[in-house]
Amino acid sequence: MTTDAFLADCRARLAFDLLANTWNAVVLRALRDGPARPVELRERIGGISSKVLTETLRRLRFNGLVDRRTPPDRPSRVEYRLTPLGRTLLGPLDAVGAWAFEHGDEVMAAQEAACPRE
Amino acid sequence: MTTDAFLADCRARLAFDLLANTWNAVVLRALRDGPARPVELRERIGGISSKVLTETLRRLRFNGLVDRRTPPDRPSRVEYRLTPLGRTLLGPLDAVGAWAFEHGDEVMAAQEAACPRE
DNA sequence: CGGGATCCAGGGCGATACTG
DNA sequence: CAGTATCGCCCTGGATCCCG
Repeated sequence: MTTDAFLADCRARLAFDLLANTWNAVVLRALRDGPARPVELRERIGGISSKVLTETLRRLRFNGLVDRRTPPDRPSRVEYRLTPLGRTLLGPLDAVGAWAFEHGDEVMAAQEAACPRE
Repeated sequence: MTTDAFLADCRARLAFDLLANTWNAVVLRALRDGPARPVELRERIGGISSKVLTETLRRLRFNGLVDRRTPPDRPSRVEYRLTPLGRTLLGPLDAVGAWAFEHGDEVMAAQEAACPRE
């Protein structure tokens, strides 16, 4: 493996920076089942404000992971969808999600052990 | 798959939050080859200050991913190493890194297309 | 409904300097 | 060498208001 993983200027950092925003991964996964309008995304996700969702989608678009479309006949309607590139990121994201599903309680246990409940 | 991936309060968020810090993933991968002292880590990583490295290691310890040891005979010497739990995260991290290695140029191309060089 | 404009709070990151 | 203490910047996240 020639990934040279941990160097600060390594290309792997590019992806880690992508995941360095709270909502990026969440929104990406919320788009996995197909295009969605912002209001749908907010329903699916829960707990994300309109403004933050917009910002997140903007970032994802900027990185070529998400595409924004408005039907020609319904200019007021807006849809976001994963680009082919964005779809390729779902695999690694699933790997991370699966890890959390499997080891999440261990992390939480470590946290509680670190700060004992008074 | 019952991951319920994108919900805001899903367990997957736990891992995404772990990766939501700039240096967490980098430091974890820097520890993959075995225990290391802070000065070694800084050499391996490059571009990280002593303070930020300390903070990052503190976070990783708090989440049970990293262990800190000082040899009984050399109290001044400090070593950090991955815990078994932390080691299990290397796999998903590699998946992300491999993705960057494969698609990094596409992301960069999208970025440049978004903000045309003057 | 989409999303821009503000204002604000919190925290990560960085540089520097200082203590064992 | 390890770690802490400051100080400051800037960005994200969050709430609110407003416009097309």
